[in-house]
Amino acid sequence: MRVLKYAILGLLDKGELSGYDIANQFKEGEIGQFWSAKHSQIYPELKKLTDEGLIQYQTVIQGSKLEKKIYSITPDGKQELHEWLTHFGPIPAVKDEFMLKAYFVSSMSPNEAKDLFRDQFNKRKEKLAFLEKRFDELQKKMTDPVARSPHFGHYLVLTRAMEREKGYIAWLEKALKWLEEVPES
Amino acid sequence: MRVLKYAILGLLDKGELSGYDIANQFKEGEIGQFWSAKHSQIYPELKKLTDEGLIQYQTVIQGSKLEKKIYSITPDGKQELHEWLTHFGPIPAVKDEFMLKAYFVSSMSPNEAKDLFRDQFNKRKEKLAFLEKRFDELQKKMTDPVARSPHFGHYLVLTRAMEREKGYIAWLEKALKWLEEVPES
DNA sequence: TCCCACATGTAATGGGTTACATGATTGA
DNA sequence: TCAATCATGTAACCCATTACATGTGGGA
Repeated sequence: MRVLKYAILGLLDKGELSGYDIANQFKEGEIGQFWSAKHSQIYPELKKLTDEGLIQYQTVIQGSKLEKKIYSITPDGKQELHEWLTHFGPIPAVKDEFMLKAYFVSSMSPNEAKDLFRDQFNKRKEKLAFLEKRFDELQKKMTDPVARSPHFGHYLVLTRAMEREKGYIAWLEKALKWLEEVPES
Repeated sequence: MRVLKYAILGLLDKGELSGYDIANQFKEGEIGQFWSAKHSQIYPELKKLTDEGLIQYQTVIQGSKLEKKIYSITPDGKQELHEWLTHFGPIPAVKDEFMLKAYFVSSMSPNEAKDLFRDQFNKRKEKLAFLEKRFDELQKKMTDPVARSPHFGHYLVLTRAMEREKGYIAWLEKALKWLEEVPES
C-alpha cells in the first residue's frame, strides 16, 4: 500500500519540510497518534519519491556548512495524493496486543487479570489527559466554523484520539466490574 | 516482540489445534478482530515453537492418507505464556490510514471529504451489525456471572470490538456534521 | 568546552503478506 | 467428476524497527 508515501505527500502538501521535520511531525506532531515512521525509513522514501518525480528539494545551508534539504510536492505528487485521498479503502484489520491478552483471560488468575486491566486503565487515563491538554491549546487557536479552520485536520484527529481513549477506558471500567464479581480478591 | 508466538500459545492453552485450525481462528474466529496471521507465517512459527520445546504435536491420519499435526502446549510453553500475560506493556502506537486521510482533509474539496466520510460511516455500520449478530448468538450461550463463563474471553473481545465501532461511528457522524456546515454541497 | 538538538544517511534484522507449490477429502 | 474445503509447506518481497555511522550548530 505504500502508506508512508502518501503520508509524506500529504505533509508536504501542507508546506515545505526537511526529512528531519517530517520525522518530528510523526514523533511529536499532530498526526503522531495515527501514523509514524523513523528517520531511517523516511530518508530512503524521500529519495524514492524524488526519483519518481512526486517531490523535489532545494538544498539550504544552515549556519556555515550544514546542508539541509527542503522538500516540496510537485504537480504529479499532488495528483497521486488526490487519487489516494479520494479512493475508498476497506476497513483494515487492526491488531491490539492487549485485547489478545484479554481474550486469554481464562489463562490468568482473577487477581492477575485485575492487575493487568488496572494497569491498562491507568495508562489510558494518562494518555487521555495528555490529549486533552493538547485539545485545550488547540481550541484557543480556533474560532467557530470548525471545518473552515486551517486546523480542521488537527481538530479531527485529536477529537478522534480522545474518544478512542474514552471508549477504551469505559470498556476497561466495565471489564474491571465484571472481574470484581469473581472473588479471590 | 514475537506476539504471534504468544497468540499461538494462548490458543493452544485453550485446547489442541492443528496449524489449519489456528489459521481459521484468526480468519473467522473469535479473536480475528484483534489479531491475525496467514498460514504462511503460522507453519514456520509452529516449527520454531516445537524446536523451542514450548509446544508439541502428534500426527493424526485424516481419512486414509492425509496427515494432520495436532499441537498442544507444554509446561514450558505455559510458563512463557503466563509471563507474557502478566507483563505490563506500554500502549503501542496504532496506525490508522483513514485518520491519516482525515488529517489531510484540507487537501480535498468539501464534497470529496463528505463522500469519503460517508463511505467510512457505511462500512463501519455494516461491521457493527455483523458484530452485533455475533454478540446475540454469544449471549444465548451465556448465563449470568459473566466472568465465570468459559466464554468470558470471547465476551470481552466482542464487547470491545462493538464499542470501538460505535465510537468510530459517533465520531464520523460529528465529522460529517462539521463538514455539512461548509457549503458547496 | 560540553551537551543537546539539528541533520542525513546505511545496514542488519524482524515481522508480515503475496505468491508459489502440492496433495487429500468430502459432498453435490 | 468437479468444486470447495482440508491440510501443509516454501520463496520472494515489502514494510518497519534497531543499530550503526557521521558531522554541524547553538547555548550554557
